[in-house]
Formats: sequence, C-alpha cells, structure tokens
Amino acid sequence: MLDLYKQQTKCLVALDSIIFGFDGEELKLLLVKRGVQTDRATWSLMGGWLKSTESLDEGADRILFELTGLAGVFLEQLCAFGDPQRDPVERTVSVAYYALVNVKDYETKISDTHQAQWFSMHDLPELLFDHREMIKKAIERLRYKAAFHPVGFELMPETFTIPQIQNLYEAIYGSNFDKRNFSRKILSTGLLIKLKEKQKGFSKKGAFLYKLDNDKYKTHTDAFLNFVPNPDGFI
Amino acid sequence: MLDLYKQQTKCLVALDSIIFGFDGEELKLLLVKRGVQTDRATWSLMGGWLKSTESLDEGADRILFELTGLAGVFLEQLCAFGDPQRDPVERTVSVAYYALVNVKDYETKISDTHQAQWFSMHDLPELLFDHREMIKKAIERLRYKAAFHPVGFELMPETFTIPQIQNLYEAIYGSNFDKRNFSRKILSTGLLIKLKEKQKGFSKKGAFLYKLDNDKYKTHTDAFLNFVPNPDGFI
DNA sequence: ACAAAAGTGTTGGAACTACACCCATGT
DNA sequence: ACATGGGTGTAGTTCCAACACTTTTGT
Repeated sequence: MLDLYKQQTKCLVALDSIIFGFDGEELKLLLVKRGVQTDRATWSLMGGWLKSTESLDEGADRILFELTGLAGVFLEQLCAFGDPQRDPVERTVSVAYYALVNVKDYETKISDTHQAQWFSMHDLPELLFDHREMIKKAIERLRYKAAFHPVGFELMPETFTIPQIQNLYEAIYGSNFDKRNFSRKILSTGLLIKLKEKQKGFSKKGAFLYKLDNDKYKTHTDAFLNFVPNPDGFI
Repeated sequence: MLDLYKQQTKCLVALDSIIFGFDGEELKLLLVKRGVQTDRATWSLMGGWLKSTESLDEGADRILFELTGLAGVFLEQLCAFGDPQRDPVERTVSVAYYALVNVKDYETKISDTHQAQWFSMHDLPELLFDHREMIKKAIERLRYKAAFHPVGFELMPETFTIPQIQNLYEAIYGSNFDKRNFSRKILSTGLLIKLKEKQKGFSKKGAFLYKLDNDKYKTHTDAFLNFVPNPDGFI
C-alpha cells in the first residue's frame, strides 16, 4: 500500500481566486499585477501555493486575506484545473475559488502594495495561463448560483437600494429586467428591511435604502429567484 | 519567479470517481474493495493517481476505463478535496469526479478482477477517508444538475419506459412524483422517441419503450425539468 | 419648467398541482 | 376473475411576463 504512494509523481498545488466585486454600477473583477511576468500577460488572478498544513478552503482564505486584507467574505470552490501544460514552468494543479466582495469594503482595506486593480468584466486585460477560462467558469457558476441562492447580497454594501441590486443582477446576467417585476421578486424573499433614509446624490428623487435581514439570510437555503442562467455574456 | 516554484511543497494528486448507476429500480453506487486496507473501511470509491502527462479529465477517464472498461460515459468534475488529514498516509489532494452509467452496460464489461460491486444508496458500507463526504456532495450535485439538464438519460439503457425514468428521478430526489404530471413533463422535452414495442415481463400490461433522440439530446442545453433540489435524502 | 430616476398595479397566459378512472395482460 | 402496473385528461391555482403613468427633486 505505502509503495503505491511512493512511486507517484507529486505535483504543485496552487489556489487561484476569481474575486467579483460590484460598485453599484458594474460587475468587476479584482486582478493583480504579476511581480515578474512569465509571459506577456502581466495580469493574473490572485493566487498562491497550498501549504502542507492547510486545507484548500483555508489556503484560499489565507491568500485572499494576505493579498487584500479581506476576511469572512463569500469564498467557494469553483473547480480544479489541471491541464499538464497550463503552467509552462512546471506541472501545477490549480484549485480555483470564486469570491464575492463589495468594492467599497475592499477600498477601505490596505492593498496597492500588491498592485491590485478592479477591471470591468467587459474590459479584461490579457491574462496569465488559463485564468480566462477560470473566469468564464466562475461567471457561469455565479449565474447558476445566483439563480437559486441570494448570493447577490454578498456583493452589496451594508445598505443599498433596489435599483442597485437590480443593476447587480443585470450585470451578472448581462441582460435587463423589468423594474416592477424585479422589485416584487426581490422583496418577496423577505430578506430586505426597508430603512427610513433615502440614498441621495445619485438620482434627483433619491431611492429608499434597505439592509439585509442577516438572521433570515443566514438560515435561508431555499430556492429563490428564477433567473435563467444565460448562455452568452461577457467573455 | 522560478524560485517561487522551487520552495513549494508538492503534493500527491488523486482522482476519485463517484459512479452512479441505475438498474431500473434503484440508484446505485459502484464501489471497489481495497486490496490492502489502510483502516477498517474496506470499500472505497474508484480512484487512482494523476499521471504527470495527463489532464485531470483524462486521468479520471483513464482510471474509470482501467477499472471498469467503460469509456465515453458522462463523467464530470465534482470538486477537489484537500483536508491535510484526509489521507492519513500522506498529504493528498483528491479531485473527485462523478459518473453516470447504466448498470446493464457495466455488467457486460469486464470487472471482478477489481472486486467492484454495486451498492444501494440506502445501504452503503463503511468507506475510506472522506469518500462518504464526496458521495454526499455528488448526490447534491446530481440533483442540482438533473433539475436543469436531462442527464438522467445517461443512466438509462438504450431503450426504456416512462415508469423506469420516473423510478430514476424518484431515486435521485428521494421522493415520489405524480405519474401523469411526470410523463407530461418528460415527454414535453421532445427528447424521447416512442417505439412500437412494449417492455414485457415486468408488468402484466407492459409499458411502451422509448429511446433517446440523440441528435436533439446532444444539442440540448436549455433549462429543463423543474425538480427542486431536495435537502434531505440518503446520507 | 424640465429632466432623470424612483415607485407602483393589473391583466392574460403559461405552467404547475392535484386528482380518479379505465386498460391490458398474466396468473 | 382478479390483481398488477400502465396509461390518460381536466380544473383550479399560482406564478410570471408584459405593460405606462405618476412622483420627487435637483438643476
């Protein structure tokens, strides 16, 4: 038995995170500038190596924290990528994660030391290795997930307006929704608490602010909004 | 840059497959007997080591073929498992796959050399490592997937009856459906071709046989049957 | 005053659920 | 003849999509 282990070739294991953000208008992706580039692509997903003492989830958390200072955000495994040629330097299996953060949270944390930058999903730079493929899978997964679980709120700031959430969902699915139907749908989850204040400054009239009912949200696992995963989109 | 690679600890990469089968009655799982057991659990998922020249998908295909003689079956990555303690012998990351095969196909192929056996999902033996957790994830994924893609047909023999498919879906979701509504739903996909013959021998009346319209099936990517992923079930 | 975004209700159609009886055949 | 499983239709309900006008307020 133990011999079966010894003969086997080992492999580097990397963790890469697709970090989605939302600024109230557009769906964005956080990319980092490679210190030293291996080829002409200078931007890549946030990533690092798996340590021998940590699980995959722990490693992904750690790397996200080291590079952005963010902790406790939505971070879920996407899948593993292991083409033998995907990293030309050495055979590497990468386990990809996707994270949802709101851009405002992130801006208040450190960074810049790591040369991180938000990119519009519609305007991504050339990317390292198979990172583009990872992003493609991640957006598919996000659409799939968001159709049944209210993960969209992970991307919103503490308080937000209905038109903002609608912008987010439109950005995720790359299509427009009727605002009457949308607000009915989103309110019917019972997960939103309407606040007294209005958001001012953006529109003339101002929109009512809402916050997430965290207790309900935490225990909420049911099927949800019926957005149809959209085959086309960015990418 | 290259130094960054050298310092990193490498890791064994395993591939394990959750192989679902259907015998017309019940959802089953194909397990193998470990030649030498590392602990009291003698049964495990089919698995093997990733080779340095193959991709993850290729490796999973290869291992499935080596152990069962099956090729060209539905085989899709589930996710990676990498708890540092999951394999007590040595740190191993396992990329799990799930496969859908029909039991009849499998029976006609070789095997037995590898001591493989079908188990009812309701009556699984003690399993190696975290294989039980993998199975749990796999059934969740299968439910999720089957709710929107007609993957159920992968588990059916060449020709089959509506009551058989219904049995399958009931086995997947662990609940019963109204047969009138079910047959309407399944026929409304337009993926089934009714044959002249009836299945004899099982019921007195006999049920009409159908076969899959392969051309339509191959190009079919749309949303599909609206089964709600069921939180409880076996496991 | 007007431009720009927020907010709000109704209606028709589609899809789903629930439900019960007859049919064909082997024993 | 009867027991077993196969096959079929309808009515009520719910859910969704489509649709337009009024409100607020900053300029």
